[in-house]
Amino acid sequence: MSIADIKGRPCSVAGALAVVGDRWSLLAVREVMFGNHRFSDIVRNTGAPRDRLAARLKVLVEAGVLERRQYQDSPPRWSYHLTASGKALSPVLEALRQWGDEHVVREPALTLLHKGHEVRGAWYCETCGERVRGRDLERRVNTPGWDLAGPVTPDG
Amino acid sequence: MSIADIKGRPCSVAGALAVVGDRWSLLAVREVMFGNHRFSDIVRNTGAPRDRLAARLKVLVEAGVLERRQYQDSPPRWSYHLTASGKALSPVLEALRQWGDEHVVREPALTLLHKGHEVRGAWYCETCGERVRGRDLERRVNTPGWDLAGPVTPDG
DNA sequence: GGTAGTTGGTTTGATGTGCAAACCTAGGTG
DNA sequence: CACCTAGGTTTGCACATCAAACCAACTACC
Repeated sequence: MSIADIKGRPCSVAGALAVVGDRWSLLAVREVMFGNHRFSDIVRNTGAPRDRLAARLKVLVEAGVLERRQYQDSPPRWSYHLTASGKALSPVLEALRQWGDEHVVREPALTLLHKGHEVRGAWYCETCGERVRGRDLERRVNTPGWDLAGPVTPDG
Repeated sequence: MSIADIKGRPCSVAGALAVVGDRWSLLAVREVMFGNHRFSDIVRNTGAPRDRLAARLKVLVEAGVLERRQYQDSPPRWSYHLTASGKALSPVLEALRQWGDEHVVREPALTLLHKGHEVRGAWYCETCGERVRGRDLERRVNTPGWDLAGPVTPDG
């Protein structure tokens, strides 16, 4: 995918959402991450309609998020596995899970344990080692013709 | 929103996606986070159709993610602002941006500066201070009738 | 050896959602 | 008086989504 295909502001968030920004993709990735690799399991655990899930899995395989492996010859059967790109979605799911726990659903349905204790993740800057807070952030727009406010008009 | 409204696995990720898991919501939140508070600005910068955006903004206001403020009396004009819940979506957007930069769009369209230097965020555990890695994580399902593999059948 | 079940989908037909473009309201501007 | 701005809503059409049925190629049971 090229940055030119993005409508509106050229932005990696929009690019990411073009791949996984629909109703079922991230839930499918969640299930594969949980170890459920087969079509019927993913259908049952996400609640997605079978045709929708089939279509989304195809897109995710084409986008390199999932990999389809044949695990049986006759009749042919396939299972779905995470690629490196799919595994890299883990922070996205974790951020969504944490936000959902705190702002949508009251009681957490899943507890994440990190080496035995409950994890509450925080975003840290690897360069300086400090916790990243909103007020310390500054955004620099690298695409010509745009700034934070929107498209720059030539006669601006 | 209650956990019972979720189809498929009861999970905060699904709850979060029920609120912001559509094509435009997160892009709208991104724009408000960038300081673009007005309807036309959000329309232009996201590329969303006006009616879709109007509908999504209404949902986001009802869900407590955005707040609608009147900034002018006649004619009445409103602007959109982040609530605490909306501000808490920042890690979700950051995770998506980083994944998009690394796995979808090659050249980052936006650079995030943290106190002057470029930030590459990493997820750390606040309890033990260590970086959270996938292999150190364990998941515990708290909802009765479900485990990682799916719904638990009574007959084992 | 016939019937039912499993698995990984595809097809079907009704319904819902998404889209671009036009329109509306209420005022301001030249 | 015509046009512009801002924040939407309406319209008409296309496409996506859904649940349920169907299908193909096996396997298991009786």
